[in-house]
This record gives sequence, C-alpha cells and structure tokens, in this order.
Amino acid sequence: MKTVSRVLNNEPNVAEKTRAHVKAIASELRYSPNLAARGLATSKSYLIALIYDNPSPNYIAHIQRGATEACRDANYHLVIAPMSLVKAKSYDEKVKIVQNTLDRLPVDGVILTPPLSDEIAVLDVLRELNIKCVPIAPKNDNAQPFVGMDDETAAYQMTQYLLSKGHERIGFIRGHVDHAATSLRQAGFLRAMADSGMAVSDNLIAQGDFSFESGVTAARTFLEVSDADRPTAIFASNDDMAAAVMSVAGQLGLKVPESLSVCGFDDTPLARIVWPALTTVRQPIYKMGYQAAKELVRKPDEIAENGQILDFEIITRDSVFALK
Amino acid sequence: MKTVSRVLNNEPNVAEKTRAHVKAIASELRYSPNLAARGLATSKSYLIALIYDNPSPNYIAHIQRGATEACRDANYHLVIAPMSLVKAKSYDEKVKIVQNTLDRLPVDGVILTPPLSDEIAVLDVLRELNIKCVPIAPKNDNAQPFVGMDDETAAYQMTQYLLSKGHERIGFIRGHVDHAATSLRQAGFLRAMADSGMAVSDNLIAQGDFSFESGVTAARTFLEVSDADRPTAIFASNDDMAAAVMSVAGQLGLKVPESLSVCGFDDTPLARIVWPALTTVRQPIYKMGYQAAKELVRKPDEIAENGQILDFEIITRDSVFALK
DNA sequence: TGATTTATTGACAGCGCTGTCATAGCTAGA
DNA sequence: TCTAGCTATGACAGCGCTGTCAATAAATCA
Repeated sequence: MKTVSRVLNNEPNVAEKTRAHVKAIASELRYSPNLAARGLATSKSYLIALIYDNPSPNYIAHIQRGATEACRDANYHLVIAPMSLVKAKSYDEKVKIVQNTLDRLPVDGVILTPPLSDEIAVLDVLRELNIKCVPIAPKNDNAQPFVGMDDETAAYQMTQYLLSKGHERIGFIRGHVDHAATSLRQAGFLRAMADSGMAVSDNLIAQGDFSFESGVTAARTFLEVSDADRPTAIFASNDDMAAAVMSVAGQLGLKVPESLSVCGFDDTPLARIVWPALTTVRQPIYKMGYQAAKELVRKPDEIAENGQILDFEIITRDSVFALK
Repeated sequence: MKTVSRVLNNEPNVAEKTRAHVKAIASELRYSPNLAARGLATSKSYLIALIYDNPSPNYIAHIQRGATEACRDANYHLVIAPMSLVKAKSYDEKVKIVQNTLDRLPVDGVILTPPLSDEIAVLDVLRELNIKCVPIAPKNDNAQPFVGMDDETAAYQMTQYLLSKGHERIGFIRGHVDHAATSLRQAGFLRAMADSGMAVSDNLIAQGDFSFESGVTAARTFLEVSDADRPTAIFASNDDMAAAVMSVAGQLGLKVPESLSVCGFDDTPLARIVWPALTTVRQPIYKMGYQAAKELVRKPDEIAENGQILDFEIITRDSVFALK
C-alpha cells in the first residue's frame, strides 16, 4: 500500500517495473486518491483561496483563469471568496471577514487582489494565521512574495507617448483612492510631464474611482470649459473611465480623437468596443493569477521567486491623435 | 468529545447547559473543526464546484457571488473550474475534461452554466459519477433540479414592447448556436410577431454568437441597405451585440434611437455605459447562482425544489423610440 | 418508593491516506 | 563465497473527525 502511495506521489525508491505496474492498474481502475484522507494525513488541504473585493468582473475572471491553470498543474484547487457581499464596510470588518473565512476553510495559501492586497492589516492577519499569501499588488512592504506590475513606469511610458504626439495640456483622471496603483499611476504621469518640462496645474488632475460614472464627472470638469482651457488629451487611470470620457466628448460634440485624444489603462474588452478603439496599457492579468498560484503551490525544494514584476504593454489604437 | 461534535453540528440531544458551555469554549479557543477529518469521516467534501465555459466575465461573476453566498450559509465552499482554457475543443473532449476534473476533486455537487449546461453528454457524465448537479439552463430534459429563466417569454415581452411602440420592421440577432437560450429567444420573438400578425422575412434574422464583433457583422447586414429596407428597430440577443448595433449605427450616421431603436438582453454594465442607455432584459443571474448552490447544499430533510424558473425584468431605458 | 422510560454523555472503531521505521531483496567488493 | 551497503517493499500508527452503540443520569410512572 505504501508503495502505491509512493508511485502516486512520484516519490523515489520504487522499482521502475513496480511503478509502471501500479500506474497501469490505477488508470485501469480510474483510481484517484481521496483528497480528504490525504489532507488529514499531511495536514494540508490542497486548496488555495482567492480572496477578492474587486468589482471588476473582467479582472477577476483573468486572475481566476491564471490561478486555476497553475493549480491544475499541481493538483491543487481554487476556492473563491468574494467579499463584494460586504460592500462599504470598514477595514476592520473586512479584516474580520477574511479571518473568519480562513478559520472555516484552512487553505494552504491565499491570493489577494487589489485593493485588499494593499491593506497591511489583511496581510498581517494572514501572517498571524501562518497562511502563505501572495498579494497581487504594485509593490510590497513586507518581505514576502508578491506579483505585480510597474504601474509607475507604465503610466510614465503612456504619458511619454502622449507627449511624443505633441500633446501638452493633458488631463489625468485618478483611480480609486484605496488602490495603491492609483498614486503610482499618477506619479508616473507627473514624472513624465516633469521630465519634459511640462507644468501640471491642479485643474488637470481629477479624482475618479475607476467607475464609468466617476469618469463622466471627471470628464465634465475637463471638457465643459472654454476651448482654450480644454486639454487636448485625457489619460484615464482605467478603461471604464476612458470610455466615459469618450462618451461625454461625444455628447459635447467633440470628435475623438481629432479634437480630443483619450487613453486608458487595463485593456479591458471595452477598449476594443468603443469607437475609436482605445489606446491603453495592457496589464498581464492572466499571468499575475498564474504566477501567484504557482508560487503558492510550489514544492519546498523548488526555488522561490520573491516578488515578481511582470511586463505590461502599451497598446496603441485609434484614440490618440498626432498633433505634430 | 462526541458531545462537542454534536454541538458543533447542531445535533439534538445535548443539554442546553452543555451546549452553551461547549460553544463558549469553542469560540474562546477560536476552534473550528478540521474540514479534512470531517470529510474523511462523513465521506463528504463540503465543496461544490462551479464548472463553466462561459466567456462572459460579468455573468460568471454574478453566478459566483450568488453561489458563494449560499455556500457560506451552509459552511460549504465553492471551487471553480473554468474550462475556457480548452477553447475550441470538441464536445467529447469537454466531457472528458469535466470527468477528469471531478475524478481529481470529489465534490458534493456541481453547478453548470450555459452552454455547458445545455449539453446532455455532460449531464450524463455527472449522473454516472453520481454527483449532484444543478444546471443553470432555460429548460431541462432530465428529471433533475435546475435553475433558469423563461427566455422565450422574456423575448416575447420585449418584442411586444417594441411592437407597442409602433415598430413593425424589427431585426433580430440570434445568439451563439450552442446556447439553448438562443433558439428560445428567437422563438419568443417570432411568437410575438406572429401574434401581432407581422411577417418576419429571413433577412430580418441574423446569426450572431453573443460577441461584439458578431454584432457588428449582423448590424451591417441590417443597416447597410436602402432606407426603405432598413428595420426601425433591432433586437439583439445580448447586450454586447446590441452595443455593436449602436456602434455601427453611429458610424453610419444613424441616430439612436430616433432613426433606429435598439434593445438587448442581459442587462450587463455595458447597457448603462452606452449612450443612449440600453433597453434590455435583466436576468436574475445572482439569484440563479444562489439558488443553484442552495439546492446543492440542502440538507436531505429540507424540501427540494425541482426546477426553478426565476423572474426576469424588462428594463426600459432610452434606446427605443416611440414611433406612435 | 422502585421500576421503567427517556435524555444525555462517552468509548471506540474506522474513514483513506502518509510518515516512520523495520524488513526483505540486491549488488558489489573482498 | 560471504558480507557490507545499498534499494525496494511493507507493517503500523495516527491524522481529527463522526457513526454506532453502550453506559449513565434524569425524568416519569405505577
């Protein structure tokens, strides 16, 4: 019996002949070990949890696909714990809910998405509970593995692209204040402007919250002004808000991109649906999910990757006009 | 020890005093029973799987939220198994993958979303494996619980609404052929037209596949014709295709809704983003997920609900013009 | 009051694996 | 040929619960 166990777990010290024999019979019987029993014996659950509080279905869907793919390879499974159920609660309550969830389901690892992954208190709870955790976040203070991308540089490059097309008055719409990415994207924008010697007045920065509606409001503050004061381009911190800018522009009779250039961030499906198609930053979301899970299901002898910054990509489409 | 077990499982025959005592100590210790051990003893996993092959993140996100909510109440957990990884494979392969997934993860129940839930072969595999299953599907041939909505009536009512606004030449864009809902929505459309004595010529029916791109193609066949031949309204089988119709109309210089009315199906976030906002059918997606999971985690003594048809809602916004 | 029923508690085995350690089988060198 | 030093296999306990059934305490009845 122990030998069968060895074969099924790819352990060494089994005669090749025996190994083949066991495998043959196992597949003939369609035998597959009982997860619960295995879990009881090893005190592992072979489960990892994806805890999220992110309202973007598209983002979550990609993370999920990536994470399940990595799980499948390692014979792990992905349990999901959406927290959207508890909207508008305080941080404390969120922490308590995370704690409660993990008390009831002792997983081997946790993937956290923004903005949950930006909250130190949540990370602390995980560590206290001694549960491995990979936050998907732009940066990470704790000495702990994480997966993310360089939001600052991405915004920097996108802004540079806008500048290279001759835009100088560029409006920037910030994302949700709870997301760490929000200030990083703004920082990238400001750095690029500064590097080109452009001043950015306060009225060229608007606060949004990643929602279409907030994009509408922000767009109005930028566009419902005299022609001279109007920016020639608007850089929104995500695609939904960029789409809102295009919508407001349309209603105001401003042609995109001739009279107003727009660019976004994320490369959601929406970016190809709007017309003209949106120039935006593609986040490697699928890969983030994959790498996060990969790290969690890693066998101890495989090398750890401590903090991975994945590549983004500037996707140029038709929503940015060349002024020069 | 057994008494503690009884308390934690809400079993009868424990003195009230003892019960309270145990509960107090349990919460003081933040004790929570080991899932694996419990599973081993009861030969249950306390896991249910959501197997899906649906490319719509929005749909899946709502199903997931509903299902996890129901799971949480019953101390179950939701494991996800996206099959999108294996696009474009044959039915046989999909069946094999479902089978394989369930061999490796012996869940207590499975939720199936369309179009997977429309495939008899998949349902058969589940029954063979003796795993409880609730398909989310418009109808169900097997004598088995299911959750769904009445697509035919919804399409019927939406068509009636269009007719009530004076539209007579109405174009209809079909959904993906693999979805059972596709023919039901078309049937509802045709029945409403017939009931009003309207003929529907073949060139007022276009094939789509629920994607934006397919909507563009379909819209062109309807709109790139002489003014006299052009329908006054287009009913798309989902919101993405409806948005495509609006986009094509815009590029062709047709004003929506004055020159062309459009309506969709699903009430995705997109419906409120497009301008004018889209008249559409709201599916109770969250509730479908909730009810499906509820049925799976039902204790044997609670009454089963054999097949539930949930209510839809016609959401009238600004994309339909009153001709009379 | 004692006998009988009923409510409550507890002892024990076993769910199906894996870790540990003992044993059996082999190989190679003296 | 024999033995040391391997490799391969297997016996056994135990992971933390629950189901069964026995034991005990409490309640009821004659």
